[in-house]
Amino acid sequence: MNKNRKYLVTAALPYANNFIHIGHIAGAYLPPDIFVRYKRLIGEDVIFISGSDEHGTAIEMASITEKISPREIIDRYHFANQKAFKDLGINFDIYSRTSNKIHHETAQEFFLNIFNKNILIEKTEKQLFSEKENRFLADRFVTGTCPVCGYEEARGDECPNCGSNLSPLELINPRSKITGDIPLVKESTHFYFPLGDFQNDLSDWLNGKKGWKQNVINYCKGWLKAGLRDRAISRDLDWGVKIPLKGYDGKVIYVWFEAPIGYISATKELFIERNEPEKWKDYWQNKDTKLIHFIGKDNIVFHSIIFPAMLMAHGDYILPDNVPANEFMNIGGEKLSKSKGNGILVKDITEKFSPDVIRYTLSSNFPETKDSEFTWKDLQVKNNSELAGILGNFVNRTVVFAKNKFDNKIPDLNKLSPADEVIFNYFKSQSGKLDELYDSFRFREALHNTMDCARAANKYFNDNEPWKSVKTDPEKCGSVIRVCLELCHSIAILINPFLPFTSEKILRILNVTDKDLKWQNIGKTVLVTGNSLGENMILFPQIEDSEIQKLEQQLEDGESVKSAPTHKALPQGIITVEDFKKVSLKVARVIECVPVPKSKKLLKLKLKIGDSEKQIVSGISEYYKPDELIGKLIVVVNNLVPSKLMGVDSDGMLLAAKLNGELRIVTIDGDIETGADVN
RNA sequence: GCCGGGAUAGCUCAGCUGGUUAGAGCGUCGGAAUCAUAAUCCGUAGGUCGGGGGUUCAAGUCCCUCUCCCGGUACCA
Repeated sequence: MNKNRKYLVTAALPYANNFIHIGHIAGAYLPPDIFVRYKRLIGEDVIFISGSDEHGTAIEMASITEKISPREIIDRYHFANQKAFKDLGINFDIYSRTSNKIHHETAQEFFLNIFNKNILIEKTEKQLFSEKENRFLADRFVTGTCPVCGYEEARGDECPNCGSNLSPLELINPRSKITGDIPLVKESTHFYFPLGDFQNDLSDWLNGKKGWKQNVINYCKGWLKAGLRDRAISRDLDWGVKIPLKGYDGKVIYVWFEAPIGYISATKELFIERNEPEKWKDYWQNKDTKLIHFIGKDNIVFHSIIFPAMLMAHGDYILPDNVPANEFMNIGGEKLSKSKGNGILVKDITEKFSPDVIRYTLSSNFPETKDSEFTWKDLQVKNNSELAGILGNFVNRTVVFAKNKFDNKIPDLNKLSPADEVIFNYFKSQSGKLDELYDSFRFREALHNTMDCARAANKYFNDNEPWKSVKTDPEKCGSVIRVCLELCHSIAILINPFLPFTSEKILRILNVTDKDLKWQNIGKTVLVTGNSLGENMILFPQIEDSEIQKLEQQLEDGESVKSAPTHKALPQGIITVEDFKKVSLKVARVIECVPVPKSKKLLKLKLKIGDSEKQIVSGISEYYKPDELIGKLIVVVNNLVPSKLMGVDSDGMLLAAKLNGELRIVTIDGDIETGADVN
């Protein structure tokens, strides 16, 4: 192993406008923590960097809507998330933040470096300018009428109704979202990063990469194939890193460009704290350092295309050695997305379960090759039958035995029996296998192999039956228990990357320090005959069904769309009566019907349903004239979530049959009161 | 609609460049043991690898097609 090699490990910078949830942890934070802990056990030089990403329109917007300063927003999430990581034992060397001065300086230096090399392109474009605020308005700060659908609250970047991509200049009657005043059109200059210029270099660089995960490679190839385009790297915004040039007041560096530089700033900050202000260069400017970015798949393009291109442009820094991106972890079949608000937040789960139980459950099901699923039931099963049953039980039965039969002291071990040799050798060979697994980022399999050691230890205990030999051959019994105690110590090393808290507890139970907590000591004897053991404790208390049921219930209540497989093993596409009953079908009479202006297919219908009236929009004007429909009795889905089509409210859907370009509306045979249920 | 990614034992997941009887953990069932948190150990059963077609001496693994699910995109009966 190359002794000079250093590792610079980063975890994605979480955006400071939300709380971290367990999907993030499984994707981008726990894997690097495990990796780093392993590397330290084998004695490698590693630093582990992350921090909050604290700039950008979303945060400035949030500060405006909540009527507090951006600083208050980012403080709230930065400190909460910092604590969340700590509670889970995710130990960054530094968890910095991009609002720090050193980051602003570093990002500006980076910008100037490539600006001075004439790499950046300047483009002047027309943009909306607010006189009242004396600044240009970023896309999201403009609101107005959508030119496509007529919706009056369209945003500058897109219309939330019809989904059209817009530019603020296209809006009819644009207004500032902040002050409401009417902006002027002025010319504004922006910088662009010519990504396309790096296409070939990136391509060559990526092609030379060995051992990258297939999903990452595929994703990059897709981008390269589509061709890389210039990307704006400045924005008209207050909240961010200022463009360090004269004449660019009110402009900041676009957050996508500035945020990843945060990895560099954070490294600088770390070594300033350590009183070695130049040492960061040993990592960022040292060809022997391996830079590894742990991220979720949504971040692949930034870490394997854009940031490397930036680093190439700058020239003084190393490029990533690997970008082991994970997929997503879902919950109950739903994506753990912060925008949907249905994730399990770290701050909530750590109140209920110990960090190692959470770490174990997530690790055993990391989304390494595809999206994976988290369930509370799974957490319970993992705790009760694996952690408690296999690992906790082995430590406990060994220590209790020593306590009861050997006065809580470590018995002697004279000569290793063949069985002792076998178990120690097994541990050693497992540790070798684990080396490969860790280095190829296969943590799930690594955990499995780690647990195999605990299984083997239990088997050793069973096979050697110390409860029998204690009566017939106390010396032999003592050596068996001694071996088991040594195995406990080895297990403390083996599980350390995954279960650091438990690892430490085992050391305390064995009454030893962490001086022998080294990878090379796996399968070796390190304890001292005659020393007393510490106080025993139950490592993993059982988790009761009732506790899990409560959490499952909460999840279901909190999220109505959760797919609850009450009837399992139904053939695909088959639904239950309950499923069907969710749909409320009603008879309705068409009382008004007009085309939606500018639309090709849409008709707006006013319906009478019992005593109420409602409006729906239907894409049937190619088949029916408005007049044909008035007075007809039709069937509508009455409990559909309301939506807007081209800016027109639609609160339901009519039923129609369609085949090969023919479309016929479902009508009622004879007369019946509107509002009647259809089933 | 289009572009990606999926669909493998009851559950959660492995299966790299195609190669002997398709794997693991947990769960099930049976047995052994009783030191231990009713925790362990051994053994058993379980899959026509989403459906259909094709290439090949040989396909879960390659090609075509269909169905369903998940992302991204799109004026959605």
